[in-house]
Formats: sequence, structure tokens, C-alpha cells
Amino acid sequence: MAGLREKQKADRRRRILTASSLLFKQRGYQEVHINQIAECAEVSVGTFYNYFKTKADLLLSTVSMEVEEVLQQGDSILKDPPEDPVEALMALTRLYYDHSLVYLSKEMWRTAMAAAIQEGQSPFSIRYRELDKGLCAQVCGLLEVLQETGRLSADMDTRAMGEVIFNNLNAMFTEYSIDETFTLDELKDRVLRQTRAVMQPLIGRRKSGKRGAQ
Amino acid sequence: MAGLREKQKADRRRRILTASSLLFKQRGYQEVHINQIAECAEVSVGTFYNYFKTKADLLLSTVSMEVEEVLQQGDSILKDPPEDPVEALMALTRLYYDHSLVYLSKEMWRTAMAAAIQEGQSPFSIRYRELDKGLCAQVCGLLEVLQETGRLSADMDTRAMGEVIFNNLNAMFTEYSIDETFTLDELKDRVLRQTRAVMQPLIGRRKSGKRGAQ
DNA sequence: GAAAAAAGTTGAACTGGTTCAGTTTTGTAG
DNA sequence: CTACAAAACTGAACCAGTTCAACTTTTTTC
Repeated sequence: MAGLREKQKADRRRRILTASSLLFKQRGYQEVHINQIAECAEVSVGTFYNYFKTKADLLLSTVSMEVEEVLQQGDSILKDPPEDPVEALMALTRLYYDHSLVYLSKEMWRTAMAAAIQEGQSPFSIRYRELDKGLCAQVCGLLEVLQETGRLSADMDTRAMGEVIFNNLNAMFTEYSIDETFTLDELKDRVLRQTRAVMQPLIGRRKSGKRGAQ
Repeated sequence: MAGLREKQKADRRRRILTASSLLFKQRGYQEVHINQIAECAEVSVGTFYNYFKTKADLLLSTVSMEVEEVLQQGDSILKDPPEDPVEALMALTRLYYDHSLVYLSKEMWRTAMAAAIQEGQSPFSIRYRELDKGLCAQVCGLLEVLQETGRLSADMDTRAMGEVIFNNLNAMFTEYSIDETFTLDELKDRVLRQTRAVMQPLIGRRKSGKRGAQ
């Protein structure tokens, strides 16, 4: 197949995404109305809703792209993490945070987060949480790598610890997104201090004699 | 003063809160419309908006009540916390979680959280985050008490550690609110495991000189 | 107690996201 | 090429939260 119909569908979808992305950047998410997006993409309002379930759904495809890119880049950190565990976690953290504003503004993140919380059983929310889970798994994965290479004590619960650290990353990012005056550098500083507080006790013993039971 | 006008205002406000509280419990937040609340409270829609800025604003006064009660009860835990630090933190956690459904349903929590994130500079959001800050301060306060009474090592960063633990509590509660099948017991179990993972390394040295495999 | 000012109430109209019955376009069969 | 079915498009209408100009009630002033 791959006939005219498929071609047109792909084209319309692309036009809607291009139009909305442009308009959101120009005027902000709230300010842009569906009929403006439809007009700019040269489709009707009804057609817009043929391609996206809701206005927030537009964000989801962008969030997906964002998180997938960051997950891929994160994997290369897992392959060869910095020696110091705190530094390793912060490398991942910095990757996430620095990448966060490439495609999305704070306002768009806020809207996406709020939508994900609002109706928990919607496809939007499910997909969003899936992405979060992927990030959380990556943090846990890093801890496992650090543990396996003897840089963290063998009796640490990597799963639980990873969840705590990820939840903290996420909560701090939410705070950052809510407050327009909160800068990326302040965010990273605060998270560094928090990560140190949690991790320090687990690595103090690293050099003293042996490296746990691996 | 304290004339007729003030009396009527207080009465109308009370009627609106009573009506909405009742209707929300009966039918759920989303299902109840402003004009139904207005009708039930025997005021006009316009008057409703004289007393509450938005529909979500109704939740805020309930959330306020909820958190203030819980903060007060939490103080008595701080005065005489359980011996074991993990147990002390879990006592506070259980208080928060068990109290959470007294006035608010999961759906109402979701709506309140989403509203607090959505527009960060609104009075709603500011107040909500103030309440969160109060809870976070209480967790930090507990850690300080534990540290001062020698149950936690003196070089721990109570502020940073408290933030991490609170952020985790909060994130897990959000997850719980989103997922209608997530039970309170499951929530408490998971948070216990996480709290242990973070706190265990800080208390191992308390009783003995060595720390071995727990 | 009347008149003016201040405060509060009202509901019809507005807003902007979402839906759906009717129309057009595309693919397929004869 | 025509007929038919399936898929997709369309925009006017819908819906529920919110606003606002006109109206009513309370308070103050003289």
C-alpha cells in the first residue's frame, strides 16, 4: 500500500506538529488556541482531533522524543561512569536537566506534568509514567553498575535507593519548572547537595581495605 | 462592626463549602458543576466566584485544613519519636498517609496537585507549596531531633536528607493518588523499603564499631 | 430617615477545548 | 468508467468554567 492516503496522513500530522511547535515557541502553550494551530497547519479543528486526542497530547509526543533521546545518551554514561558515585549520579542528572529545555519550555513541562497527574488512566498519563519509569530504571541501573564494579557496598538495595534518588530528581525538577526564577544552576547545586547527603555514607568505606563482598 | 454583612458573608462561604464537600463526596469532583454547587448552596454562580477564585480553589481550603491538622499531630511525634530512626520516620509517614483520605479523595488530591503545578504563580499554587514546605520542614525537624539525641551521626546534613526523604514521600503519594488500584498498605510497604535503604547506612555504626553485612 | 456611597449579588454572555452529524476524498470491485 | 464502501475532513454546536455590567442590599453620612 503506502498510497496517497497514508502519505497525506503523515503530511498532515507533520504539519500539525510543526505548526504547534512553532506557535508554542512564539507565544507560549496557553496563549495558542486549537483553531490557530489548525489554521496554521491548514486543517480543520476536527481534523486536529483526528490526530491528537487533546491539546496536551501534542506535548506528549514532544516529551516522548525528549525522554527517549536522553535515555539513549544516558546509556553511554552507564557504560563508563565517573569513578566517584556522586559524580556518576550527577553526570546523569546534569544530562537530564541540561537536555530538558531543548524542546520544551517550563510552561510546557508544567502542563504535561499536570495532565499526567490529572487523569491517571488516560493514555497520556500512562505513557508519561512509562517514560518516568524508564528514567528511574536508568538511575537504578547506574547504581547497579557502580555496585558491581565495587564502588558501592554490596548490601545496598539498588532498586529502593535508585527510586529515592530518581523521585528526588523529579521532585526538584518539578519545583524548578513551577518557579520561573529558579535557574538550572541553582537546581543542580541543590540536587548535588542532596545526592551527597544520601550517597556519602555509602562510599566512605570504599578505600579502607576491601571493597565489600561484590 | 461585625454587622449583618459580615455575618451573611461567613454564612454564604460556609454554605458553599458544605454544599461542595457534600456533592464531591457523592458524585466526585469532575462530575460536580459550579452551577450545581451554587444551586445547592443557594447562591448564584457569580457569587460563588466572589468567594472562590476557581473551582480548584475549593480544594485548597480542604487541603489546608488537612495539612494543618497533620502538621499539628506530627509535632507530638517530634516531641517523643520512636527509638529507631527508620521507625520514627515511618511513624510520621504513616500519620501523613493515613490522614490523607479523611477529607479528600484520590481524585481531589490529583486535581489539587495538578492545579498547584499548572500555574505556578497563582495564590493556589503558592499556598499549596507553602503547605508542602511545612511538611518538609517537619521531616527535617525530626531528623534534627534524632541527630541531637545521638541516634543519627552528627555529620549528617539533616536539611538535605530531610528534603530527599520528603520528596520521596511526596512522589510516592502522587503515584498512589494517580493509580486507583494502589492501596495504602502497598504504599507504606514501598516507602518503608525506600526509607530503610537511605537510612540504614547512617545508623549501622550506632551500636557497634563495625558495620558488616547488616 | 433620606440620600449617597460602598459592598455584594446576579445570570446571561463569553471563552476555548472538544464532539459529532454530515460531507468529501480515497480506495476497491465489477 | 461507475458504483460502492471505507476512511478522513469539516465547522457549527456543545459544554463547563469564568467574567462582567446591571441590579440589590447594607452601611454611612448629614
